[in-house]
Amino acid sequence: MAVSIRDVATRAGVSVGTVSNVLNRPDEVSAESVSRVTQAIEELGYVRNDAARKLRAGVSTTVGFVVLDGQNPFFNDVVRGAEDEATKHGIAILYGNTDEDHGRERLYLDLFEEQQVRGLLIAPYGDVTGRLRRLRERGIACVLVDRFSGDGKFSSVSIDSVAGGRMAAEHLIACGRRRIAFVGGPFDIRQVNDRLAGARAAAENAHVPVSVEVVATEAMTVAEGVAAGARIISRPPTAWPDALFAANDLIALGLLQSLIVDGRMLVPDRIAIIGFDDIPFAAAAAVPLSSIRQPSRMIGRTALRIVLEETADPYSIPRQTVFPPELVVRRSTAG
Amino acid sequence: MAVSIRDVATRAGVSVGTVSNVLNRPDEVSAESVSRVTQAIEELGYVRNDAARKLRAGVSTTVGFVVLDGQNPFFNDVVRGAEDEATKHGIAILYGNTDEDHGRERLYLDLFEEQQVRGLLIAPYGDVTGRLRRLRERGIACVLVDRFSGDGKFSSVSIDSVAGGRMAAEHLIACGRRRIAFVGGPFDIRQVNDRLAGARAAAENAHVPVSVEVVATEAMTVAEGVAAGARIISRPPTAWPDALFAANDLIALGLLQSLIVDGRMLVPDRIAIIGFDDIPFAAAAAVPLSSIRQPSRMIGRTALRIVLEETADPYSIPRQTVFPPELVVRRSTAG
DNA sequence: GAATGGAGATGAATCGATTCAGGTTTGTTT
DNA sequence: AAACAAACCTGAATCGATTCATCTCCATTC
Repeated sequence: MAVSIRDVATRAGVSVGTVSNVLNRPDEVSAESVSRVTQAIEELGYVRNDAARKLRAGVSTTVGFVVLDGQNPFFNDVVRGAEDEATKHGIAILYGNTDEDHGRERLYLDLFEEQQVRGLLIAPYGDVTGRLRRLRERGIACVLVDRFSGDGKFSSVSIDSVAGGRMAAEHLIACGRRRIAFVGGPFDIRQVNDRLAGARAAAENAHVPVSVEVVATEAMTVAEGVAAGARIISRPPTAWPDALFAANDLIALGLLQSLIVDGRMLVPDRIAIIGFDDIPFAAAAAVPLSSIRQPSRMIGRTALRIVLEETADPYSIPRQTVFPPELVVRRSTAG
Repeated sequence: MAVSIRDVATRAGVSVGTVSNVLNRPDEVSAESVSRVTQAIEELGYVRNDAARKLRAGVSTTVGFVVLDGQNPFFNDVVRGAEDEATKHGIAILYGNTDEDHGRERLYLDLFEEQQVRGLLIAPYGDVTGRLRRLRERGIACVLVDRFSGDGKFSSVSIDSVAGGRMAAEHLIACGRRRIAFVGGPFDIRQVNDRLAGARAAAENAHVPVSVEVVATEAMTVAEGVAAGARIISRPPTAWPDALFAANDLIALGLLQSLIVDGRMLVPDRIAIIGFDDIPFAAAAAVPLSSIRQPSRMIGRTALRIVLEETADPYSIPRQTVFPPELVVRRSTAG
């Protein structure tokens, strides 16, 4: 039914080996053959069967990307960066969104292993080092995205989350805030811990007394942000914090929506808010949101490049790529 | 190197055929064999080679999804819906984001054809019917997403865009607005035309005179929305429209940002805005955005289900699935 | 006890691209 | 004209899972 390399060979009057060579190393074939094969391919509408190619040559043309939260524009940007680099190499991306669910994370790792992806990019939710080690044993390079590899066993591309947390808190303190609430969770997400740790460090190093309390959320979503905000303003006003540092922008946007009392927006006069990631919607919020920017596309692009390099060289050693975060000040922390 | 079905067979003391049967039709194999094979698989850590399977059996376990705009939360939700259905069937999604670029769209179609995906979901940008027809000839079912198939040649899953456009305009008119500007583009995107057509129909059927002008954008992005908004308020105030109907929520959010004069927000008092899609961020906007909601997850889930059904039955006939849009009123059209 | 049938197991052939040892042609050198 | 090298081609073997025609047992029937 489908047109195979054999049909092309017959049509062009050459052997299958030659057709394969035209496809893969055209410079070792005479110009004559190249043009005849090319024409035959054209006429027959031949498309290479990637399954056969993968089976025989062992080279895969797909890379898996397992993402923590597909609804988060930050990750969309990271994926976009990875795509840019992937298409440059004729590689397609197998996409999996775990939505902060261990089951889904395992599922996708299984699925991508069967698919024998060339490499794997992952923004992990649970502890997956065991699984990743196994994938690597099978020749699938793994790169952690948006997450520093603590033990240095895998390459990673991320920003310095602790520094980001510090910058956020320092900014709040510089704005005159003294009672900071960190809103985020769950705390088995590494970045959440790091950002909080950075904030605490900033508070300790401040030359004024600054408190940092934690308001835990179940997930990093707008809805959880709304809920956390409601809990906060249900306290007597004297117990309100004067600044909120949200673990990501989605939470921050949620907080913003609930920080309205008697039709009056508490932000930024009464309470300042700063988020994390600087997603495109942060600037469009009810009160434009200050945030810690990550170079998201660059993270994706770099991660994909590294994964390809590592599959090309099995003796490469894991490396940690860390980009600096950047403070973006908008109205939500004015004053 | 890798563990193959042959190794499993040896270990379990059975033939390769039996191992394959255990994997694919366990009920035709004795319980004895099943358990021995299962154990061998466990011990050896065997993982099925999908390339070989695909080559021989001709069944693919991936479905391609080509998306118009990966930065648009609407599409993220659609993808999420498709994912849900896909994982249920052990299928992985090859993801491609065209970002409203013809070249990228063609690229992904080529890539996915080589990959021999089982089926293809596509929110098309350009005219791809030729390419899709060809894919179908090769046994790859194609389903249009967020886009009605005009000629009925392909199955599609979408909402009634014309009705959505009508609802939006009728709502604006009911709010007392008479000078509507439709902001969107490019007009080779079918949905844009439909939404505008719906709005025009509503204007004509109104029992009061209503004008509909078009402010064209180059893309459906926040940035283009900002630019369009700036163009609008640069007119003398008497030439301002009193309502804006944005072709999608991203544009609407952009418009919102630029509709501020002398620190005063023109929305909704001076100018009303309604968007389209009802993305999660619409509710969190500076002025919460009225919008026309699409059942995005359901669209994705349905599309994937249809594509699987069609690959199972080569004689299935294309069907158009159309969901109703839903008006969501928020503050941006108050008064 | 021979015949029949059913349940299960076997293993060679197969899918299509790649690889590579060996073959052919052409051109150059002595 | 023989020898040799370079440039190209050829086609069988191969990757690993699936398929299916055959075969082996064993129980049942007459």
